[in-house]
Amino acid sequence: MTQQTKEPVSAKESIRQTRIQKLAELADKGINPYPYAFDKDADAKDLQEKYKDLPAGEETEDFYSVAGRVMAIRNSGMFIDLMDTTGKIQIFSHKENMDPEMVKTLKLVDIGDILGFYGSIRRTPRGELSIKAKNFKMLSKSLLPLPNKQISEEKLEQLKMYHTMSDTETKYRQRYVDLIVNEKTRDTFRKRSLIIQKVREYLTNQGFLEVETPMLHTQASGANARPFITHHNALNMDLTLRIAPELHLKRLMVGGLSEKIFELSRCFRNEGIDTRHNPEFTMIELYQSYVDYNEMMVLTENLVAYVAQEVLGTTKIKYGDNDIDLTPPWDRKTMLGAIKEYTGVDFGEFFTPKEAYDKAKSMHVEVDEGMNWGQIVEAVFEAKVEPTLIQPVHILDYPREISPLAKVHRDNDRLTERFETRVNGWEIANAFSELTDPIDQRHRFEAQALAKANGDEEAMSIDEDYINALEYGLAPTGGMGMGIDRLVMLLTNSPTIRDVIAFPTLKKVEN
RNA sequence: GCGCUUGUAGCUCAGCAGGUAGAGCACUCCCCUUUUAAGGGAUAGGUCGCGCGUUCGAAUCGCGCCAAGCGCACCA
Repeated sequence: MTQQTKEPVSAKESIRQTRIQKLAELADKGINPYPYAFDKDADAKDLQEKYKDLPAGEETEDFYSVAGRVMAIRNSGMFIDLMDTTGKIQIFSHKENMDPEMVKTLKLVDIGDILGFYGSIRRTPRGELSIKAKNFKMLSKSLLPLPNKQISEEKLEQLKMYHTMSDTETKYRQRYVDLIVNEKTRDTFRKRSLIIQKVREYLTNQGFLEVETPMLHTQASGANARPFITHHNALNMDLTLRIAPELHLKRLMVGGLSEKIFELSRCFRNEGIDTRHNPEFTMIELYQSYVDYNEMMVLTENLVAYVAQEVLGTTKIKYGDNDIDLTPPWDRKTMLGAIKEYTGVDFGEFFTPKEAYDKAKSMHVEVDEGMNWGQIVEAVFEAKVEPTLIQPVHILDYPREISPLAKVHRDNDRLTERFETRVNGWEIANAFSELTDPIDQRHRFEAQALAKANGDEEAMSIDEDYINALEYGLAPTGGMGMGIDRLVMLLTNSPTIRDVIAFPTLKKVEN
């Protein structure tokens, strides 16, 4: 290769060039660095388990082929740590055990390469289970350097970590590198998958039918949020990405598809981004005929407890500094009761927004003049009560004005039969005795439409077709929605939602 | 959208009363092969996020921009 003089070449690029050179050297040996398949017959974890009693220094005649990524090379290639998706196994590649040509080829191996090894099981005098390599096959040549292991003051624990990469931007933009390098990241996303699997399993076992409804809506509804707007060319019409699947799911309930349905749904809300919010997120919504919100509380608790037990083996979890006990039954407090409990003020005694507003003001809660009674109550709750709610608790009986899809409370027409479940202070579930009365639903929509006309960008508008569906008759129905990302955060002790979404939304970077 | 903080080698970081950059590991080469976060030796690697300004001189000071983190607002 011609040496281009003195243009500054980054270390990264020079490493890349070196490795591209090695591709050529491999080609000279007739080796394809990107072959089609490899016949592996063992995983690192299975071997570690199977030979856990093999004493240090012992050799066997048991041959296996393993494959994985080179994570460390020690002693000039004599010891290689190979990592597959189950774990790690050491390769012992002494030159006496391999043919000379293999030994030469081994010199072309870099950390990061994916290799297949064939050899016998032994445990080194040091006690490390190893594959005593007879030969190996290059399965994919890596051209870029991995983030390197650090020198460390923290000894033993550190020995298990090959590399580190803590730069958050790289973590999220190049998740593939984060995954290669950080066991915690791999663990989190494996748990995420398992959590979703267990949610599905629990509901399916309970007789729920999994359904799919549109993500492209002609009208955003089912929640209070601003939507993303897109355009369909052939139909020449704007569509919104769904902010919630709620109204479509209840249409299916009207149809009587099943007494129990659920959908795991990606939703999109055009709102701010922070440690608990990503513009696209995953929620589950479920509906069950002939039950009310009381049944939904039990279901919520049992579902979460089941998932925790299956995934973590316990319902007592630790999140940050908090010990959280997810064992059912969970606490229940009415919203007005909780406010009274924490502040001594009973907002149920105020019958006009003005009274509620004045009281909230005197309690130093930020409220606006235009707010209705329900909004003020909610603001007071969020300011005075919510931050203290660490253990799981269902907050019951939300004000009617802020719950346009929930049935009026059977004992108090200012309230609805709605609860939100708080864990670690976060809303993780929201559920109602679903509003099934088409006349009332129209009134609620009209109130929302009025708020929207008065500048509330997140208020709902009237969905005529949905009312039409309700007019055919919706059986008494309990419904519940749960934020899957937050559930995953909770069960994986993740401090930010970005740690549980593989590719969180980030700004595009212009080269 | 607002405020605060951060951005130096592949990674983790130091340098910042202004004098054109350092460390460890990684990389390259040599020695060493049942030695294991190996060891010994020698190299190489940087538009100091981007731009403008102040200055004889800017990684360092000022302004603007970009990106990220955290907080606030909005929301799940």
